[in-house]
Amino acid sequence: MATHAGLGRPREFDLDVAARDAMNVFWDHGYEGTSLPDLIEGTGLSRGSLYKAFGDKKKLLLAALDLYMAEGLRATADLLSQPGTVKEAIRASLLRYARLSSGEAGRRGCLVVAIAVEMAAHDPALAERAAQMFRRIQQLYAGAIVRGQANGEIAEGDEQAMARFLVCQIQGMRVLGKTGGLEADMVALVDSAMLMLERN
Amino acid sequence: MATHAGLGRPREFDLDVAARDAMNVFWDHGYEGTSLPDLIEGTGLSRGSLYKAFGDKKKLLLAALDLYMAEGLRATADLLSQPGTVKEAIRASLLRYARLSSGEAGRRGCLVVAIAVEMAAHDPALAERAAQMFRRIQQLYAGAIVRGQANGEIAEGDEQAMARFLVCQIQGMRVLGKTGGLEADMVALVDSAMLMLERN
DNA sequence: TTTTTAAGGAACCGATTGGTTCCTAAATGG
DNA sequence: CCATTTAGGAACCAATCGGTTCCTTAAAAA
Repeated sequence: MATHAGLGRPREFDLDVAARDAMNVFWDHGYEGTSLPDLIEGTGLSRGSLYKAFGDKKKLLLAALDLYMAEGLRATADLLSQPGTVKEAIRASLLRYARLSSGEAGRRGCLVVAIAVEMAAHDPALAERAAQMFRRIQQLYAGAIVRGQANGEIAEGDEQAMARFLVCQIQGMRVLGKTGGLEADMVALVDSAMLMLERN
Repeated sequence: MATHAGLGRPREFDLDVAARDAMNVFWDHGYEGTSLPDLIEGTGLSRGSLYKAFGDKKKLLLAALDLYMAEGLRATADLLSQPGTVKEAIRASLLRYARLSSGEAGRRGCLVVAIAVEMAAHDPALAERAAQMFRRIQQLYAGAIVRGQANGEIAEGDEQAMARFLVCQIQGMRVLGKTGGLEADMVALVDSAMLMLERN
């Protein structure tokens, strides 16, 4: 039960674990495609416990989304801060997305993309959440690009525009990967994108 | 009633018009998010007429998808075959996607992307349909790139890889556009992508 | 006229939807 | 002991789901 601050019977399940279980259900079936029984089966919790803990289905999605985004951002931030050249670090992080956009992982796709595509047009709060995710990834890459420009690895230019370009390429790979392509094809896309950072 | 080949009472509605109406409904609400009453309201047809004409909900989606893809391919093919330099034609077609990925149109998104993201993982037939669309767009760009390379406008290189890169960029813009960005930002992405074709 | 096909409304199917409200049992702190 | 909080099952809600079948009316070809 981990942390327990208050009075009364402590929660017998971990909120993060429950949110993660729900995340996997939403990931595989989308929001509309996920029913309450699906979530009950996925989390192992009862209807009552789920609603008491998260409020409603959409709040549960938000919790799942926050978890997903935090982990994705951490993974990219970690790879971008690896020792070695900045270009190698950027390439490594893009190759991670290439792997995530290939085969079975590619077919599963990205939860943020799925929710953005399904819900953003009708739910401003979710649209803002997705936009926030895209902005934050962009900031991570922009920071790396600035470091690369400082030591002469990366061509001069608007680092935000360059980072935005990489984010666009990543989301494109996520979409193309939904039909289950080969990792080699995705790696080729990464190589193309990396050319943008090269000195001329 | 346009064309009418057979015996008996002719159909009183146009199959293409009905498919197009259904297309708009699926476009706005996805597949799971679209109910039969939604389709009835959107097409103005009765339950019986819809099922008699298209079979079932998924076949109707396929008809709508085919219509959408045919129009999209035609629009891109037209722009790519405009007089002028090949690079200008490619840029013009990419700018069309930039426009379609901005503001209200961007928020609405792309039906192929929406269906690919929502359904591809669980429906091989729809996955293949989406993959086919991506391949065909790639072929259009590959053809233009070959022409550009022949007259020295475009740098040498694997035209399929370069075309695939453009397709990836397009799908990325479609995703980013779901949160409703500025057209200027999308145009900047087009400019970045165009650099890939420049002579070095 | 007869045959064939479609229109389109109606009614119905069993199942499920998201959501809410109870209840009793149980576990904690005061 | 007592107040508080949660667990988790149960029951229920009105609404809707995708899908099917039936019917009468109607239009066109044979």
